[in-house]
Amino acid sequence: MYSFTEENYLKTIFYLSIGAKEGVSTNALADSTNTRAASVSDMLKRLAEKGLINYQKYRGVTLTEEGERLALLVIRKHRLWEVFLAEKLQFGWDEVHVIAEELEHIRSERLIEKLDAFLGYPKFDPHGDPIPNAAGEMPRFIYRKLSEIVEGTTVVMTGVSEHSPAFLQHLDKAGLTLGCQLKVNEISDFDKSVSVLIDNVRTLFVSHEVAKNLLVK
Amino acid sequence: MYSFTEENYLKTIFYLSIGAKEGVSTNALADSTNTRAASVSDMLKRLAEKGLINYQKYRGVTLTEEGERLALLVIRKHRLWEVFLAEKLQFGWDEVHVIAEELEHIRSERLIEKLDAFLGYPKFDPHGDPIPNAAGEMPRFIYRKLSEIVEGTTVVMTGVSEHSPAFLQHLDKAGLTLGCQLKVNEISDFDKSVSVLIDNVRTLFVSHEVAKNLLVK
DNA sequence: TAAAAAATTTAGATTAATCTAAAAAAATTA
DNA sequence: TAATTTTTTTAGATTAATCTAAATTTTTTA
Ligand SMILES: [Mn+2]
Ligand SMILES: [Mn+2]
Ligand SMILES: [Mn+2]
Ligand SMILES: [Mn+2]
Repeated sequence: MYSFTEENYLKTIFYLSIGAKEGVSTNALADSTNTRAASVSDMLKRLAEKGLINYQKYRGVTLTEEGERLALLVIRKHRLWEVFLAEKLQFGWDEVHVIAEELEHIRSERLIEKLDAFLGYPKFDPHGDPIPNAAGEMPRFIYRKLSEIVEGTTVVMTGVSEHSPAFLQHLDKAGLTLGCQLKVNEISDFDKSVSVLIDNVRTLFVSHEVAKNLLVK
Repeated sequence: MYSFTEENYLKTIFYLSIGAKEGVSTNALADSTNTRAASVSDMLKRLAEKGLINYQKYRGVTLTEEGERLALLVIRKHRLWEVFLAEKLQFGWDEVHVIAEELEHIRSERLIEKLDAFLGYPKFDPHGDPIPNAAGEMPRFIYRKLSEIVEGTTVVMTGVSEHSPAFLQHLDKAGLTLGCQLKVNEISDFDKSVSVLIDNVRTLFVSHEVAKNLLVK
């Protein structure tokens, strides 16, 4: 059994590793976990001893196979609880993350498998992120950002790359929800803002800042 | 915010206080929490400083009003989660307790109020125990034990005073569930076992040991 | 490439929660 | 009531997770 803290480190290392070719740095971890570099160094020693990370002093870390499996199981729990909170308890997608941060550490395999069944084996969480399976495997979808779509193209909103409540609430106000159809009418030369036709009904201007964080396919 | 450990102490003091006229003893707490008396002494000092218990050295403890309110809020969460596990996830009543021991510490008032609504504001948990309200108030029902019912009387099974999986599984095998009607046919002079007519259909012999732990009204 | 800057680790503390062993207080018994 | 036993508290350690300050290593810059 691993502590909440250890589980959180694994998860953080997993996320910081995405798309990185080097190991994750001590400072990056200190930032993400709101601790000091010295505390991170300490913890890395312990995680390395337990065989969950590959660690050489001053070099940065990567997860071992076992470490990644565990990280993905925590992420699985996190995302399944987010689905539960959003679909069954009617929480907004801007509210589910903080609560799931606690629920993800509940240790019962049976619980999570039954929850999965109760939710109808969802494949994605409320933010469009894929849910790893019980073996700790997760499909990797490669979506484009709305900001990269050329004029005239029609796409579907499949996810967000920014999960802050402020951003999600902004999308709520704009009426942008997962699954909606977006036709890119025009991209402004001036500020790169995007004029999109939503579900063939109404037109909306989306700032470049927002467009960068909208994932589409 | 209180730690899991502190919350567990409050809950344990609450349970050990029921029906006691003296304060709860250090040793009783050490037994219930699987720690040593020295550790309990330590913790009691801290809880007293925080105004959650009334504590004088060598005297034993009682909860303050605030301590009792907090204990009941933890119990509220525990019991609501038990209902969720049993009713929504199809866990047996012998399985829900251990999982609820973890879930009861999730800190989100909104979560628990939404869970309550989702479950249809249940008044009792899967073991027949009443669920405290959001203010930390709990109705106290006084039920009798099946072992105290006189021959010829018909009663309804409303709860259990023993919550071990072994006991609950035993009741499952015997087909004894909450709400079933029990007519006491005869009490054996020899071993105090009770012959009961269940739901007017079949007769069952219940040992005194079991009868003592069945609550009825 | 040597000096300066940045990143990382080590040293030494701190805090919550626990422990064992010893001391002290309360309760029981003779 | 005095001696004995039981209960409880204190003293002093330990462990996980954290911190600040200092030392060390790596990276960048001049
Ligand atoms: Mn999340
Ligand atoms: Mn999510
Ligand atoms: Mn329970
Ligand atoms: Mn219960």
